[in-house]
Amino acid sequence: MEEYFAVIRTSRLFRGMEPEDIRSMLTCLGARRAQYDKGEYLMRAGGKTRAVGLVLHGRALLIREDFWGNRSILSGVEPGEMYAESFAVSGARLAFDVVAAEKLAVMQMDIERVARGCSLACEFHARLIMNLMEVMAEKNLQLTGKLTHMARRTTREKLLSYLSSSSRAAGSAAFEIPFDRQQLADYLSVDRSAMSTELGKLKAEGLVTFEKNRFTLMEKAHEA
Amino acid sequence: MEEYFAVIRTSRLFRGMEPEDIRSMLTCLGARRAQYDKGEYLMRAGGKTRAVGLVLHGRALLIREDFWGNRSILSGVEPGEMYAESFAVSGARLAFDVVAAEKLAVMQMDIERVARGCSLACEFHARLIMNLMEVMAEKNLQLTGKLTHMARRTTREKLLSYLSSSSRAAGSAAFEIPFDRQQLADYLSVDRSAMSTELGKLKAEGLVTFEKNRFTLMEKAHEA
DNA sequence: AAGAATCTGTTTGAAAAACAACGTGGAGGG
DNA sequence: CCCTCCACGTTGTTTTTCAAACAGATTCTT
Repeated sequence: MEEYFAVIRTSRLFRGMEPEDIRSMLTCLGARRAQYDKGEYLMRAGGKTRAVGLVLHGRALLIREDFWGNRSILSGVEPGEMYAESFAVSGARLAFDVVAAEKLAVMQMDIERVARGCSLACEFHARLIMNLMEVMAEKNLQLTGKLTHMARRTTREKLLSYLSSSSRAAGSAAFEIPFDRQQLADYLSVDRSAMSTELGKLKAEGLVTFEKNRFTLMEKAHEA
Repeated sequence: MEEYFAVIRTSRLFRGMEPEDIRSMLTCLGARRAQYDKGEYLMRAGGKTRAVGLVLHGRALLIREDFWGNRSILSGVEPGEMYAESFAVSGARLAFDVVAAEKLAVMQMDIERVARGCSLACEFHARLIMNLMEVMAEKNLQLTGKLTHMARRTTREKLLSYLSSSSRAAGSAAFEIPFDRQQLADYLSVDRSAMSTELGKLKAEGLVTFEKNRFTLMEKAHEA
């Protein structure tokens, strides 16, 4: 494990913990290492797991296959990121396969030991638990946010929802977004050109001004 | 608090704990009760909170207002359900207002004390933490599932995604869905009549058969 | 600085979805 | 048994999205 300690130390899960504390935690958690070759399956959809995984090296893919066999890649898991934690915690059946995209090293921890605290009642455990909950909470907020935009029917409404919420997050009517046009279109799940057209209309109507990634929402003065 | 103990006891957060254990936990958590009249605000969008709330009686609404003042109700919180837990855990600014829909009684617990364990290191704390994580994990899975359907561009694809995943969840090509047509349309955020038409096409193409809420996915035999 | 690649905004015809209005049949109540 | 209500499907119209292509602007490379 020592080989990838740098990854572990900088991971979201162990954030705020000292190296020596992390080392003692690892044994306390019964963390074990596993390796996979490209294309090997770590987990199968439909199965259950009690293990929280952390990618140490390489990249894992989350792949879903529908009833008719159409495959789609849900996301990639990079070093330092966790996978399958929601399934481990809830005990639900996996909704996707986890596959090694390349030579892969992971660390697995039993969710029971993460959540229950070790017999030593080590004080770092509370920190670890809080970290895990934070990760889940943040993912939750991200998903919720995205969902509120995507629930809108038209591209225009999705845009307004997204921009409005970005403005709120920035605490200002003027703000920058972390996407270029194509990425924004992908994020909102709309067509780029249609979105571009819609942005043009919004600008013409005086609801928004923008320049590259910098947007400013305008108070609707009064109707024409 | 005793007045609403039945609600607390059957809530998801305290699931699997004995009444006497719950009682000792409550003091251990520094749980406090609050009451609100209809229309009163419990929390404001943009603020922060370290408190996890649990509705004891009445109903709370999560309300979002966009930059131009358009209001929308995100959801209602019923007795026994938690609210704002993701914000309390992550420390992020609230993305919505929480308002009493009617006369409301809630219980608030400090997230630190929930996650950190009390000085007594009571053994039920691990259970509580696991329960809280389970709730978040399940919500996470729900959101992820819904998002994968909604990310599809067309009504047809949304339907296929939803049905496929329902089939997997049921472990069978035949299954029932918990929605009527209007509810399904709302869930997938599409027009009901258009969805109905699309269902008709899918049936005509032999991909799906259905009768009311009972659906069966069909192996695509061979192309015509 | 020239050239290549990328990003962005436009346009267009074709496809799809949304919308609105209506018809049907079944469930439940009087 | 009749009536009403509601879920569901159908149809025709309007609106939006999609896909492809193109040009101007910007950035990166050589």
